[in-house]
Amino acid sequence: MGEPGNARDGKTRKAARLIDVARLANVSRATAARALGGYGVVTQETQRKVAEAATALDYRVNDLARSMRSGKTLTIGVVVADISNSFTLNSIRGIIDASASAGYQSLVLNTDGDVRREREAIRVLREKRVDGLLVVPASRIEVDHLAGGRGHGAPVVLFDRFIDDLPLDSVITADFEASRAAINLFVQHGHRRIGLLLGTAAHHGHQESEPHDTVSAVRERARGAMAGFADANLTVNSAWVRYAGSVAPTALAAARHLLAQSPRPTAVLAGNEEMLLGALAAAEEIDLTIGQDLSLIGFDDAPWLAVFRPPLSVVQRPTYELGRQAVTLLLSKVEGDRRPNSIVLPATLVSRASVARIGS
Amino acid sequence: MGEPGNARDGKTRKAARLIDVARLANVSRATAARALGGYGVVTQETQRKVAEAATALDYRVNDLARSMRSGKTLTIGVVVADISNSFTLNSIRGIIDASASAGYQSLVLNTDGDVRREREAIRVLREKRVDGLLVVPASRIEVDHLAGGRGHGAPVVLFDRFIDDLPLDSVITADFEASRAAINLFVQHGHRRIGLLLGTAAHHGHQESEPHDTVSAVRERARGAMAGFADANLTVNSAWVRYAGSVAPTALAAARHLLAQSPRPTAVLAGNEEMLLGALAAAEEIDLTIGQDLSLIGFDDAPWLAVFRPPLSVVQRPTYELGRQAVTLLLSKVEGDRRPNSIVLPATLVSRASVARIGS
DNA sequence: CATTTCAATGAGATCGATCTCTTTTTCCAA
DNA sequence: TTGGAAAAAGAGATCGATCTCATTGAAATG
Repeated sequence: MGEPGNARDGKTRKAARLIDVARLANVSRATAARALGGYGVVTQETQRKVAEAATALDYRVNDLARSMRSGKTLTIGVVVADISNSFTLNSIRGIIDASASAGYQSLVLNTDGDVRREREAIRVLREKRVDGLLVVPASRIEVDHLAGGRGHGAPVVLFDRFIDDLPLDSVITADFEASRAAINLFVQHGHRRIGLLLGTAAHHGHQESEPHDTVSAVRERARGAMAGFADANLTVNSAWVRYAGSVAPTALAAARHLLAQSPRPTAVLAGNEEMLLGALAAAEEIDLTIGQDLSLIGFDDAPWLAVFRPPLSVVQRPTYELGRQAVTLLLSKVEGDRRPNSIVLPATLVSRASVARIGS
Repeated sequence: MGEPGNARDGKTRKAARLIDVARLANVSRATAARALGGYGVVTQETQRKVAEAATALDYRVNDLARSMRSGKTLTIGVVVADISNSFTLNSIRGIIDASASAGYQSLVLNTDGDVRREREAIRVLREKRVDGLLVVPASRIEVDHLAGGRGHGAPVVLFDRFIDDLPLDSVITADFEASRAAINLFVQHGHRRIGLLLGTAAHHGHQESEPHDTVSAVRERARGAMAGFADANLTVNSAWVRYAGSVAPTALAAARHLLAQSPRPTAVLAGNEEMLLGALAAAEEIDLTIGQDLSLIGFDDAPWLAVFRPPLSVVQRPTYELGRQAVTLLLSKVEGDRRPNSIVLPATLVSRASVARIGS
């Protein structure tokens, strides 16, 4: 007597379980499960009784128990490097919409580009027994945690980045081509001193040489730019190339450094939203007018670009669609497809007023 | 024989369970659990054996089973109305950091301000047996799903919005005061024709009267503005007040409408990031110069505001801190604290060049 | 040496839903 | 009225970790 927690009175007691519903409806657990789950055969009458009992008790299935029994969680894990930027946000919308319409939940975790947090995130998601993983890997070196390990077979699909020598499918955009096209545009407008502002992981510093552990997306953009330079027979001035951690102060510092060179580049390709903001801030500081003293191209459209003047040229990537396709691919893996299959979507260069024609 | 899935060979078989570790280490499940869980008493020797076995088998605990047994998931659910805006993003960072350091995971779901999606999100999270819920409610009318219902006692804390007559704790900012201060600033600069652009749920339309189901944050901002008008003995011109769904096209349409009035307001308070972008776009269309022809104040700082010219005045809210405090409050509820406790953090009006002084 | 006292470990129950395999019931035909 | 098939429902096992409550064994004490 006095034992707390028994479900006698209707007040704030323990949550009703299937067995409580079954008792109230005067049937067995199995029958109650059939009635609620909509499988097997049940009388209309039984169906009604069970449904009534469930309503009366405010029964909600315990997803933990169900997943444990079924071995499926109907959940995918999404591990992104930077949840703040427009690219990721739109991709996530695509991911969530696509997985929801396939009956899957998405759990999104953010790593800020930190491999340790990524490893931790993947561990947690695996412990939660997600059915599949979509990962924007923070490193191309430390990748051991991506391979599932014995029996932890939840398939992994890489998002926006690929890793050489690792047999994982990926869904990416054509960064090389996009970057090359951006450089070509600069060249067509007469630019010959072109700077590169490339955002890398969120370390706090910037440098001129490619960091040893540079993710594919950035590397491809760098290589695409180099190809663009080669197209125009330009030699690369390494003082005009800057790799910087993707946080506002670092981006700003790198941009300042770039614009303090002499001679100063007349055009800058910014590798992501942070770098673009850094370039704009640095240019403002030394009174350079965008689209006049300095030409700019960024990566990825963002809402604020609609009101920024002058309008900025950007590489537009199919973010939402990228997310959708990644989910489709991942779920095919979840359902057992073993064929390797990577997807590359094209990017579009949108030319706006931020690229000026300069004297011949 | 030939049965698939038995864990004999070391290849890609089933994931190791506790019992597999126990067998390999020649101990019972109970002992293995003690050794791995770090509770109870175990010999150094046993500890070593078990640890070795676990490593050898690449054992990972099954969180589903653990949570089921323990009744705790060490997870909180976060249901936000719009994951895209800077306010939410920063808040989420605060929420994630605070909950992580308390040993909790955060599951973030987005509703886009749609009550149906909110209801669904909360249902899913409750089925996943989260220990607590942080919700930015989309409606102040449809709130039945917020109350846990019999035994589904995961506590709920409201975030950024409160609901009258519902005994739920909330963590909000002083929107009334902030809004009033914004109007006061306009008035001090000589403005007497002041427009209001208030963002509501994501329906597609805009109107001059307050929608019946307006969330507290918006309502408080409206009332704060009214108080500001009263402070200056201004009567409200309802043609200068616009409630609009928080999606780009609607925001733009509402802003256009507002600026098409005759006489046209000389100053506009934009209730969120979308409305601010809408106002900027509409002003641009009819060649109004911000900080000259039109004064503007927005809500919440965003990264792009650092490079936008002229610098825009905004109400700055302590987003990250708001998230942290919400988690602290929620976790105290999770651990059984029953005392009602709501938190209001102050907002700061940051005055920048977008507010012009106009002739007396 | 017998007995007490811990330290260390093991056996088995438990969490809640589902699923396989009976068992019971129903209904129709011979 | 009885056999038999089909329909409906029930019993019990299962998923994997944890926790309570024995039980074992060894050291310590008289």
